Amino acid sequence: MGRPPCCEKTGVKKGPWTPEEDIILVSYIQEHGPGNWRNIPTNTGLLRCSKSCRLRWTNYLRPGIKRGNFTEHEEKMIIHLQALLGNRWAAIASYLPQRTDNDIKNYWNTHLKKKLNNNKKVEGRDDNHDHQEGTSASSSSSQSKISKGQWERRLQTDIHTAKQALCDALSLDTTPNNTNNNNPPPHDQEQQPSSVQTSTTYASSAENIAKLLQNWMKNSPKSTSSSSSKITQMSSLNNNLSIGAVSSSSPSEGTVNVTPGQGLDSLFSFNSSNNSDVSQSVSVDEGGNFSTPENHNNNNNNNAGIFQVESKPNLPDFKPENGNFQEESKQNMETQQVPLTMLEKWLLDDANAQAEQEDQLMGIGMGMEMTLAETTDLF
DNA sequence: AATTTTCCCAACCGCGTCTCC
DNA sequence: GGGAGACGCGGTTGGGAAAAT
Repeated sequence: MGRPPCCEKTGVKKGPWTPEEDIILVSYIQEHGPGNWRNIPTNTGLLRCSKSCRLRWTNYLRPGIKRGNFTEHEEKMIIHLQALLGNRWAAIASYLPQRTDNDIKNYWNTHLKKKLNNNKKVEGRDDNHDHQEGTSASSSSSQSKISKGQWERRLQTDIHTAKQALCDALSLDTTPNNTNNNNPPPHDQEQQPSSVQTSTTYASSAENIAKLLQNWMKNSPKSTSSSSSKITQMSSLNNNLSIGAVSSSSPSEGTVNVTPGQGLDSLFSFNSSNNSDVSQSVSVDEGGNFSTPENHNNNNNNNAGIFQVESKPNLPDFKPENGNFQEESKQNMETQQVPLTMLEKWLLDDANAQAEQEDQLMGIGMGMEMTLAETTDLF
C-alpha cells in the first residue's frame, strides 16, 4: 500500500520545467531562502508539488552547480567514495559540492559502472559475484549486522577523521597530482586553458537559467509579452517587479512578481552564438542585464569562466547556507531596487567559494584515494 | 536521407527518516 | 511516546539527442 502520492492534487504540473517556472522559483528562493518547500507552490502560484520544486532547485537551479563532463579527479573520487559508502549518492555528493547527487548517480549508472565492469573483465577478476554493489559489499555486509544509524555514524566519523588528517597532511601541499595545474586530464578537458576548477566554476543557476532563457527566446522570439503574461498568470500576480529584485512592499506575503512590461529579453541579453560552450562569462550591467562577451575565453586571469560582474553594487554576502540569508535579503530589498544584482552577487560569491572549496576537496580526494587504495583494488 | 538503436539525463515515485505537536 | 506531516534519498523511467545502420 504505502502512503499516497505527495501531490494528489489535481492540476499539479509534471514534466520538464519551463524557464518561467525556474525564474519564479529562483526569485522566491532568493527572497525566502531554500526550505519550506510545501509553501512554495501556494506562495508562488507554481503548479508544481513541493517535492518537484525542491528537486528542481537542488538538482538544477541551486548556485554553484557544475554541469558537463566529469574530470578524472571527480571520477576517481566517485569511484572510491562509492566503494566506501555504497550507493549513498547524497553522501558522495557532499564531497563534490559542485555536483548533485542526481548527477553523480547518473554518471555512475551510465559511465562508471560500465567502466568498472570492463576493467574487471580485462583483469579477469570476475570473482566478485555482485558487480553493481560489489565494491561496497563489505560495507553492506557489516551494515546488516550493525544498525544503519550506527553504521552511518561510524562511517561518517571515520571519513571525517581521515579527512581531517589528510587535510592537515596536505595543507602544505596545494598541488596534489593533477589538481590545479596546467595539465588537465586528457580525458575531457583538453581545451581547458587553466585548471579544471577554474574552468568549471562557470556553472551557476544564473547560467542555467540564462541558457534556458536563451533557448526559450529562440523558440519564441516574440515571447516578451506573451511569456511575461504567462508568468503573471502563473504566479497570479501583476505588479511590477524585476526578476531577482523581489517585491519590497510585501515580502511577508511570499509572492513573486516578474515585470510583465519590462520583458525578459530586456533583462537578459545573450550571445546568440553556440552556447554549448558553457564556460561563458556573463557580465551584468548597471541595469542588471546579463551579457555574454564573446571573447571571454581569452581572459588569462583566474576569473576565466567565472561570472564577471563589471558593475556591482556593494551588497552583503548573500547565501542560502548563511543563516542570515533571509534577513539580509529582506533588508536589502527594502533599501534598494537593484534588478538581478543581488541574485547575481549571491551566485558569484557562491561560485567563488565553491571553487576554493573544491580545490581543497580535490586535494582531500586525492588523499583519500591513496588511503582507500588499500581497501579497494578497482584500478 | 531515413529509420532504428543506443545513450543520457531530468524528473518522478516510493520509502525511510526527521521534526513538530 | 506516538502520530502526522514534511523532508531527503535512492531507484527507476520517459523522452530527447546522438550514433549507427
